[in-house]
Amino acid sequence: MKTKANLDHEQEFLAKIEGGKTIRKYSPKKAIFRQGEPADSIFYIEKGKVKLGVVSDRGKEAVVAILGPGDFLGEGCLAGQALRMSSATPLSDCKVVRIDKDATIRALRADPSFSEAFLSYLLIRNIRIQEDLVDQLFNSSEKRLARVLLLLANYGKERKADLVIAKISQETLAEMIGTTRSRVSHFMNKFRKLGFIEYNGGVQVHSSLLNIVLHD
Amino acid sequence: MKTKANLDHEQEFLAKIEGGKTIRKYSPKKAIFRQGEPADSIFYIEKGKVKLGVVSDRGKEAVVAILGPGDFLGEGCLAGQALRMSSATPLSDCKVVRIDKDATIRALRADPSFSEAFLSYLLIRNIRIQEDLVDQLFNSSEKRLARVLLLLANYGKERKADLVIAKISQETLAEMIGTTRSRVSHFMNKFRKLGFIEYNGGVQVHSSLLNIVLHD
DNA sequence: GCCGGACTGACCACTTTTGAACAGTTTTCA
DNA sequence: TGAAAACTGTTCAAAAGTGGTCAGTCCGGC
Repeated sequence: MKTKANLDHEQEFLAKIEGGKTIRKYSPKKAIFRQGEPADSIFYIEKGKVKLGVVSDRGKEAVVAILGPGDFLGEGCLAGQALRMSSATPLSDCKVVRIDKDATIRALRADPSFSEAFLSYLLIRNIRIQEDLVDQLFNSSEKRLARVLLLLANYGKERKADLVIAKISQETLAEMIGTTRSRVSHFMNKFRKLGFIEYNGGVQVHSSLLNIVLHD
Repeated sequence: MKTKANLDHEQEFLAKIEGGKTIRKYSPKKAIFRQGEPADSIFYIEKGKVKLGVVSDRGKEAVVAILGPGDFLGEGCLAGQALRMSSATPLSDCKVVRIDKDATIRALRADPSFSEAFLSYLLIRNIRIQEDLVDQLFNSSEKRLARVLLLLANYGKERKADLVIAKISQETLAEMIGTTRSRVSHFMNKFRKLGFIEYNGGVQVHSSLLNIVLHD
């Protein structure tokens, strides 16, 4: 449950952190960090969307998450990971705060309300990843595609019927749900024919797409 | 990195918690909690292995994790989840500590070293689930099976060449990697013929099984 | 010792998914 | 603006996975 108030709250903690903190801007494609690089800092997203991806040894890519304002990146290093496990690539213009690992640890100790908020963030993220895993274990690629489209459209947060998704390639969608691009293309057209989504500029998702996720 | 020292450490925190704490023992199959029940407590495993499973609306089951001593169960409620998202079923005789949600929150606030340890636990768990997700996105069921076998055998912790896995049915394995039992049966026999595993009592995993995970 | 239940190995018809191709379209940017 | 690059829609044979069945085996309890 990430409310506006919540967000302001977190940024307030950021303000308290002194030293080891820099504000950075990125344009799409300019990696924030790359898989395999040394990991000695975390990032907090203030603006924009970021894709977290992993490349397998055989060149295949998987998208682990799409993160936005209020989310953290690279927390793994706090658990002792010396190297980045994934690459973080902006999907739009981004403003992020980079915080040194040491500064983060200090802040977590010094500011109980920060550590509480961070802990709550981790719990929520945990739940989300676990849902993704369950989705992957249960559902066909068609349903998984329907699900990510709904999630990307923020279904559930805003109750507005139809929502437009920021530009995202079929390739990326395929990497998110673990299938091939031709498959995504196929289902996108099926959804379009059934009137569940529309293309005009971006992708417009109708709430009727839920039918795919819910029913067999 | 869960060392023995680390474990003792956490139990020390447990001792500090007063009120809202009960010690419980479970035998296999007697659920610790079930999906859909109200969630108002967390559990800490002192002894035994626990299977965390989710049932889909159409009766299919997926195993999200196998947890052991030092792990927590049901933390989701701390993030505001009112109901259990999964069922926790012991795989062996278990000794767990049940801690009320409120008592946990109090302890997290009162004892900085507890909150630090819990945070670090969450980070590690996060990483593990994410790895599971990536595995699922990348690999064929054959590789996924090889991977869970190695993980169940604690490969990486102990450097011993061959390790025996506690009894686990092919059904459960199938639920863990999201495939069918007949598929698991097929690969288990393939692995056996290739000398990567052996049956004697339990399953004995040779480190050579890594070949399956690594190479194509 | 023998029964019943749970687990396993094997099989197979059927479905889904892959991977690679290719032509058409849109975007990018020099 | 025009050429290159990136993206999309489609196709198709081959590969992987499904879901079901069936006979055999292991094991604990009566």
